[in-house]
Amino acid sequence: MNYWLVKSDPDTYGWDDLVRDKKTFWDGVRNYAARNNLKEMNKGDQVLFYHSQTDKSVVGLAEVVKEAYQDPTTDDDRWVAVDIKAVKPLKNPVTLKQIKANKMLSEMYLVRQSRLSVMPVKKKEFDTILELSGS
DNA sequence: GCCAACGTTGGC
DNA sequence: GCCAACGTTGGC
Repeated sequence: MNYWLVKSDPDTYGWDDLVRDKKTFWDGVRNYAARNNLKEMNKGDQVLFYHSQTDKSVVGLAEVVKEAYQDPTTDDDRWVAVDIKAVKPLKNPVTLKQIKANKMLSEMYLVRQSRLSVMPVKKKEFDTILELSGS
């Protein structure tokens, strides 16, 4: 079991959209580092859903339901998509501020390389975030 | 709205 | 293959 964090601009596609759709395909990644992470995802992996820009918080928990396949939005075979489904919202969103303030989470990619849109999360970090959310 | 960080592109 | 220029992202 692996843990991940995906980032989305809520104005483009946010947690509420995922809940409404039940599941979605995570496409449009055009960055090699993020793409490599997508390829590493396995069915059943847990995914933290983070809102960038306006919210800057982890708002929900999702799960990988289909592993990497050719991104349907392009013919270019360099890019892949995965399917994720909404599991549950976090009781309290965990803000970037909280994450930065937490010693356990200071090594996260989210803090160190803020532009990466798909990143691995350690189990310890994953658990810490859920703890902070009060779930 | 600004700016820093960083990835990508293209000329050499 | 290197590096400058440029575009995009995201935090503030």
